[in-house]
Amino acid sequence: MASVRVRFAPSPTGFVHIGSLRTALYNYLFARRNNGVFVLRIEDTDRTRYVEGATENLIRVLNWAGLVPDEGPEQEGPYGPYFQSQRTEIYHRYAQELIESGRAYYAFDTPEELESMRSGKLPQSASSTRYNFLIRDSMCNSLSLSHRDVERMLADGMPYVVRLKMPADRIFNVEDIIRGHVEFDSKEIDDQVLIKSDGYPTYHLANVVDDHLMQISHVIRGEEWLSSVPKHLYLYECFSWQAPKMAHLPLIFNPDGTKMSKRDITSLADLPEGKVDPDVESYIRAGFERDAILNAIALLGWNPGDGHEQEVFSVTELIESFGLERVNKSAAIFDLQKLRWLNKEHLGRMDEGDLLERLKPGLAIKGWDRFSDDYYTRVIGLLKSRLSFVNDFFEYGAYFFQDPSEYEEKGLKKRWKAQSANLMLEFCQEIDKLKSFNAGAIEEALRQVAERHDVGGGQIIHPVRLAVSGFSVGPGLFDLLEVLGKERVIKRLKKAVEVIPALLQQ
RNA sequence: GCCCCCAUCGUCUAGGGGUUAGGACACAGGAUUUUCGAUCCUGCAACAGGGGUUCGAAUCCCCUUGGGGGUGCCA
Repeated sequence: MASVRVRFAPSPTGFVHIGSLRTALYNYLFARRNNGVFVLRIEDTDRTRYVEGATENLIRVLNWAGLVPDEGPEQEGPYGPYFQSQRTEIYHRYAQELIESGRAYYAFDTPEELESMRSGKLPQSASSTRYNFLIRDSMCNSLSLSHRDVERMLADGMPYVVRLKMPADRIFNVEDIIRGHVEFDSKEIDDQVLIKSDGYPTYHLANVVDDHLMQISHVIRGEEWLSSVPKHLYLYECFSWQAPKMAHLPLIFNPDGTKMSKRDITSLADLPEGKVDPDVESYIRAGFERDAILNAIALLGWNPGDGHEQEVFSVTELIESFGLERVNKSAAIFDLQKLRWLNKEHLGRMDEGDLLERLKPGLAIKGWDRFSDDYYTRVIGLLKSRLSFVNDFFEYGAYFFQDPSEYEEKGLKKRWKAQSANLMLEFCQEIDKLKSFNAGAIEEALRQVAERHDVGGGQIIHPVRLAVSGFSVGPGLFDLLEVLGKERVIKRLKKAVEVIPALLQQ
């Protein structure tokens, strides 16, 4: 089997689109699954849209996602440079070859003339509104002009582009891995510009030349490229090169079915109804886990199928089960709810030590960094299944690091009864006597007090939770108390008995 | 306009001639007499429409409708 080499070939526009990340992910997964090579190539041939820092940003996001290329701007590779803007001589060489063999030609038409042609205003252009076989002879190019005129115009430095001379009577057959057989009639295809007047190539020329030179075996990219495949196929043919296999991925949409587009918002909550943010970094900033994001987008258009109903995947598991054959044809809507759920699942499954590492910066900021790793681990054990986001830890678990400063009002009203204070005090006395302050012993003590007063356990459990944590919800009480430790529990219970009745008076 | 792609619960999807059309998110209800945002259980909910082909179509074919992409000296 020929070796697998795939590429992710984004143009640096300033931010990484969620759809681009998925394309990168699928390329990466495919490469890893097939012991192949994952190449990153920067398609920066549009100088008019150059965005400062966009490439650095792109690479940073890819690295964050763990989709680290085997070859690319940051990795040595035998097929560089990996910036198309640094490969212009190469493209010119191949464009020249096409011109010499009569498959491409110089064109001198001005933007204004092209616009007139497209709008059908040019007198001689009634036959077509696109630059193709019907009209090329009446335009200003090396096909319609005399050889001498062309030489002179070139010598005079007249701006020109190089266009591909698309044959009029061909059917191009595409065998797409995802879509199957697709046919295109060359009559529908115009004479694509290959080299722009600024000397840079268009995507079409550059991607064919580079994919060939870089020995790309499979082109995995978005569906928006499907209709330009015949142009690419024709170029491969002109050069007598073998075209790589192709797989065109379905698009990803907003919840309302519209295209995802960048807008200026400061948080995901500010998104207009039915919209979602296309910028990957927004999700990173919002606190989503890398694995959850990757898991979510992997599932947009792909599934393990056939009896496999797994939803939560690590990247390793994705690599093991990924295959292009199971990629869907139809576009998918990006679902924030599912992302949230996946984030929670990933957090819940995370190793406690790993979670602690994620938490450490936040703990430091909060000033809660003077506890032992063992203590943190126990707290994480109690809390991790309840976290939707890492940062929920600091809210849900605050009382493990500092005394509660207030008590949840609704909980107080519901749970704190007239006899609560007395029960608390008696419970204090009981646990004070305990030699081993563990969940089992604590529960036994509490049940005893409840029995003595002929009340249900809940009559003590709920007020204690409130007193000790300030919250009406949380982990199982006895585990919680054990982790907190006798001293702090008693201190907080006593304080609550003093403070709460007054609060309830108000 | 023209070309191309797509079409199963609200969403992501399984299923590719015979299924009570399965799962997941979301939503709703219940359980857990230790709460809940945790956990478990249950429920709600779909084959876009019309023609064929066939003993039998969600599945195959055609048309319509709807959605999307392309039609650039953008990628």
